[in-house]
Amino acid sequence: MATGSNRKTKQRDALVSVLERAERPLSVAELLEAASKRIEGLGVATVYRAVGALLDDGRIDAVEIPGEPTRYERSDKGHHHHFQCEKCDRVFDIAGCLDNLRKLVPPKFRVKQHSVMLYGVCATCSR
Amino acid sequence: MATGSNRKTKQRDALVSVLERAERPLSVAELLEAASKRIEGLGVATVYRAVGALLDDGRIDAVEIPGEPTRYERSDKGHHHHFQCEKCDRVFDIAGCLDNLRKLVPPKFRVKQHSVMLYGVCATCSR
DNA sequence: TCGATAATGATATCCTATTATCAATAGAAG
DNA sequence: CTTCTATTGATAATAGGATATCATTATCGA
Repeated sequence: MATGSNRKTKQRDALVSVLERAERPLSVAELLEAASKRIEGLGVATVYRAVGALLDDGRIDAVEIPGEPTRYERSDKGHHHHFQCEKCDRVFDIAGCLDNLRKLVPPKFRVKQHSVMLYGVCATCSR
Repeated sequence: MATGSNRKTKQRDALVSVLERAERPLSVAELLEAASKRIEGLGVATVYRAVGALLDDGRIDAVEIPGEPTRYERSDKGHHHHFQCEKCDRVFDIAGCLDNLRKLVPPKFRVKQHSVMLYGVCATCSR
């Protein structure tokens, strides 16, 4: 809500940069770890604050998975879905989507959005 | 783990009955409310215990949705997915499934299971 | 009908992601 | 360089679902 200013800080820059470059959705813990390599002593609260602001600005989207901490990813990727590896717990983007999902729904049900989660073992952990 | 006995109680009977007859996945709160109509003073702990036991026995399955309490449903329904109404929060079964999901995944990724969640407004709330 | 003990219900506790608090720090305007 | 105050970081507090505890109750075999 605060329309206050928006000072440029190294921690925010680092976090934005990590999110921009990320090739998969990252949790707060992952963000903290990644950005900590550049920012000595980065705190969790700062990560949560930055994530909150970026969500408000619509620059990132939340990827929610049952029983898992929320992941975040750039919002400019277009419609897609996700895959979670049961070994390393990482979440990956899956391009494409079956849009014929709608026809599964009974009449009178209005579908506004959907999410598809795939679970299995990722390429790295398959080796 | 306990291989202990398994006494027949009215609360368990009521809960099993509610789950058997349910036409959609029910949360612990919904189970409690439904079964309370028959069992005076039914407690939450009992519902959790019954649900736990039924899960162990494989008689029911958990339906997990991000940010929502887990729902439970009979495990003999066959593969299907779910729809949640944004008005009443209820979850409904959606028959059928797009099995071509697998082909969306990059090579070397092994898909073991998937879940599809549809969100929108149910028939009742559409009126 | 008794007795051993599983099951129940009320409630305290845990868990874990997220938010709030507050003193210390550091952008940035002048 | 100073000053103002947004931002930070450490940590306490919150929230909500699920589990543990324990005295009381009720099931069921003898």
